[in-house]
Amino acid sequence: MPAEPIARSPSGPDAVLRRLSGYAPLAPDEEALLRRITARPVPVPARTELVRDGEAMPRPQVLVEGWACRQRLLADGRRQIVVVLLPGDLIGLGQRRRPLPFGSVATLTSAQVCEAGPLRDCAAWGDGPPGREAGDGTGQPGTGLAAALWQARETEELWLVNQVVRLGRQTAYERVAHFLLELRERLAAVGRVQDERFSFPITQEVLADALGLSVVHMNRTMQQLRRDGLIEQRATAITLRDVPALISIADYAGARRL
Amino acid sequence: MPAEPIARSPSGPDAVLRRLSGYAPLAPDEEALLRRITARPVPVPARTELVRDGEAMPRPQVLVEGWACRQRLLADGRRQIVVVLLPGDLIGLGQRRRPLPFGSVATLTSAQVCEAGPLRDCAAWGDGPPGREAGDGTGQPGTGLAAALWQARETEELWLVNQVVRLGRQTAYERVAHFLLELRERLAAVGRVQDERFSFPITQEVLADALGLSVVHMNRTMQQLRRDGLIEQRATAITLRDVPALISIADYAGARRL
DNA sequence: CGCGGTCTTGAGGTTCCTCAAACCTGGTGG
DNA sequence: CCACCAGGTTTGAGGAACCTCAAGACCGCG
Repeated sequence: MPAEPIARSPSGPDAVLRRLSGYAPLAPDEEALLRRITARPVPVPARTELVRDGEAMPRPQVLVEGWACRQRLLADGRRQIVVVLLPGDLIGLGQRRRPLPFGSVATLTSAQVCEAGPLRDCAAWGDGPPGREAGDGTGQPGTGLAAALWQARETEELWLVNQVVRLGRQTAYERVAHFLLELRERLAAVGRVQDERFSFPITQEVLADALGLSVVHMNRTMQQLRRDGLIEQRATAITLRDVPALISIADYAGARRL
Repeated sequence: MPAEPIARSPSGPDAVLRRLSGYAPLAPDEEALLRRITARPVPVPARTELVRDGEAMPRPQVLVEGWACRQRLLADGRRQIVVVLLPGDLIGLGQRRRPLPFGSVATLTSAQVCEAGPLRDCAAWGDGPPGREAGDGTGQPGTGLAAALWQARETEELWLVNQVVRLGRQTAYERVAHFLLELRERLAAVGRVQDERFSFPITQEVLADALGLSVVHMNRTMQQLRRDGLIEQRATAITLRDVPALISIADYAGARRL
């Protein structure tokens, strides 16, 4: 289930480029590097582990198609999905000298993945053609791939913060609304939202594990959202029928307002 | 309430040095830089906002004494503490070009804080005397302040993952156990745990907001832990009476095993 | 001594969970 | 073509965890 009919929305490799160039303008050779990296995506079936939990130096990879997640398993089998990964997202860019329980990374659907080794140095050091602009006092990477990767990392942290707030202080109903809005924003950044409608290829069980709920309650909550006319689900796609209402319910502060 | 009698445990500025040098060996001039930065700590009362929510380029700071937190407030007044900050922790090292709702940073107790502007460039670029060692294929910062700052950032992400798992899939009882173990590990890294006993200067309300519980339930959960002989609380200090049991209850995987 | 902040306790309600079964759908093999 | 199966969704019923409201107890401090 390669998630999308090839003809329609932007192709996988494109997602990576779109996402990173959304953070900072890329030089031509940087774009070329990304194209080279994403040239030959490797198909991966659903439920495949891409990074083992505790791996110290995971292989850097890029998800070009399909959905994945970072998750942690408890000893008794409970699972918490820490963050959902979408096309264009980076995997395993972190580097630790000691194995730390960051959780494993696994595909949720069939997916396509590329090795992205070259990005690691770049992310770690602010390499890249535009030259470092350190010492300008701002510490702000100006442009280029390094800046984009830095920004991508910041954004990932934002997703984690969002997840904490959802799980800690929101009801099931609010959590789902908030989560859907976040997905919408992230998918829009790679051109995969049209008319508030996007692909939604995960089961309610996965959703439950992401939002800290039981499958049963997840199901009932989705029904409620449908009955309230906020969302509409058909096959493996979802439509947000009333975004302003969702934003209000979820108290959602995306990348825009604050 | 400066949290600690000055005579006893390591002094504030020391905490910063301890923590960073725990990640990577520092060059003498790097140590000197840190000492210079932490030379004149500024006292800050409890409940002071150090970073406003959405601030794009927060001033880099270092917490040398007292506790603080990153938190996000919902429109109706609910509060979620995203992560608790302890002596030696860094604040506002992130840099974003756009305001993002990362949450505000506020002190939980009276505290002492230092400006740490110089660290920003260092964190962003891997500056620092030892010279960059990019291109060695590993992408692993070898030694020095840059490496330590990178590692500190990774560790912060680990705290976020822990928080997500606690809030998403653990019971109140388990959450508290897990949280206390994390505090113990972090405080031990700056030499502030003796005989499984450490300063614990926060109210149950704060604890509740950190662990996504109501104050009342928080209280009852603490009582249960006490009755079970797992912890012992006196004034503003806490003792973990049975660490192995706590680890088992919380399914805790710290920096060591896995 | 009184006061504000924190902790504690009780009672009743809500949200969410578990267990269990039915149903629906798409795919597979006879 | 249909029976069957696996995975996913839906429903019902009862229970556990957690919440809210409200009041009382404790404690350091002015």
